[in-house]
Amino acid sequence: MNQLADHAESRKGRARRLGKNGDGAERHEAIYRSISDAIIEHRLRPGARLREDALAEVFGISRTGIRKILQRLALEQLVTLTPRRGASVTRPTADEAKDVFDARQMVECGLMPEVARRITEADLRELRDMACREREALRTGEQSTAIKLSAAFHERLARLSGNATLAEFVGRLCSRSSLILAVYGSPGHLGCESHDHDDLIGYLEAGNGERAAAFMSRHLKAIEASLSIVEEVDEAPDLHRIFGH
Amino acid sequence: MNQLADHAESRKGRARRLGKNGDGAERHEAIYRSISDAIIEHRLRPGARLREDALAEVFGISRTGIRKILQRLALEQLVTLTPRRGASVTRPTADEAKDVFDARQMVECGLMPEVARRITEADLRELRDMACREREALRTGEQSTAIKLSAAFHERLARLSGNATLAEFVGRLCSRSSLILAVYGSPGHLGCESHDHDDLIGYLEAGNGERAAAFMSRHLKAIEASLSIVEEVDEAPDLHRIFGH
DNA sequence: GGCACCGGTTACGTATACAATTGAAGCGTG
DNA sequence: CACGCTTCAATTGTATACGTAACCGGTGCC
Repeated sequence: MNQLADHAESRKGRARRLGKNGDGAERHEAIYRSISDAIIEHRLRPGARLREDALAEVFGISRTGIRKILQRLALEQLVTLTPRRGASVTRPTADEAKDVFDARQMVECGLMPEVARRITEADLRELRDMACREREALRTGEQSTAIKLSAAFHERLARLSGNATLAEFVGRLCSRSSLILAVYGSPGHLGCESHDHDDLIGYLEAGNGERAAAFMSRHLKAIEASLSIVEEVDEAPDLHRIFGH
Repeated sequence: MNQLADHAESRKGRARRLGKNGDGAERHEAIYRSISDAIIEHRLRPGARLREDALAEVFGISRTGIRKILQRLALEQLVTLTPRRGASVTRPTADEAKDVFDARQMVECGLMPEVARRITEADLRELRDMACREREALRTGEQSTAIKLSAAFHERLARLSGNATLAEFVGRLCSRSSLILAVYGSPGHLGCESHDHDDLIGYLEAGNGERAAAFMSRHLKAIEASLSIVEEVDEAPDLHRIFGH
């Protein structure tokens, strides 16, 4: 529950009198990113409760602002808002996991031809840089960083298609994928193989959208296949199944 | 601005003491639907301002609840939240319109094969009923109803794929499409041709997913082509361009 | 006569206070 | 000894109050 403690940085001092420096909106955005990152990087595990009071104190704003942020996270399905129980990090079901990966399959693969058509030298450089940093993070064992970079890579790729709506959608799917990995992923193995992204960049550089799409399809299938989807039965749910009824 | 008046129904009486009958959450949902419907049905036109006080009074809840709802609408891009200026119905740009229809092209067409595979007799009956009601609304000149039914038809179709994530995405795209039609649509002609949906149902009934997808593609292209996308220049933006700067 | 400055007013942003509901522990009873 | 009831604490839901920034008049000056 104190996994957010690293963000306290004694902000309570300035919290008392806020609003004179017009950083209101940016501050909210920063807090949103903090929580979002913490979830995506698995520093907040699925099921973790997010009490409004605690968050409000940690970030030095009142519950009003926190509620706004939690609501936004809920709409992106990163947190679950149970009516009188508060917020907690979403624990995706097996069905949701399948839906998310099916959706990624359709959208990300469908986007590759357009991306291959529009990609520039500068884009390629940036992608290579991201892939490189991701490999580095993997090598040095910085799991959190690697996870975030991987999601960022996929989103960046989608954004190169020029379609902001679909890019944003892919971004959300990637965030949710990170949650899915947290629940169903085998420990140690975290989704994207280290060299996969580099290979993908190669196809895009060659302008071969079809090959890129096919590779992306295999890539996503591989991630999904690496999941061990075993819906753990929580609280004696078999009573109904066991006794006829 | 009083386009919401039909929903007042003198609720102020019970507003004073709320919370004893536990309709809090459902009430919020109802208000959300009211506003959402009003936008989708073009009873609230793009650009219309949505003042928090006014909405709060009309629906008999405090601004707190209204803000929550407006925020949700903003995340679905039905309303635009300008920092110190309040909320207004989103006026989609030409670029957004293109993005939305490209996204629909990819997702809705891509979903057709799976829908054709899973569709049941009951589903077909329901779809036919919806298409019928839509035709009827068109015939009797009830534009608002027709628009909403058309969007509902497309979303329902997507939901038959079994992928909740993609279905929800399609739903949002349809809502935004409705906004786009409000801005760029030619008056009188409102998107889907009256018999198109019936034809589509025919292909699905035959289990021909490929044909259905091809037809959906033409259908969406036809809608997009019917738009008159002329980005009106709003506030003297050409001064810089006109005088060599 | 037009432009710029400037108060008043309106409406949003934030915090805080209160009400209501849920969860769990404690107690009593069958 | 176990089950159910009651009470209490914790936490969210809602409303309201206050501060502050943005619009819109008027007024004075150039």
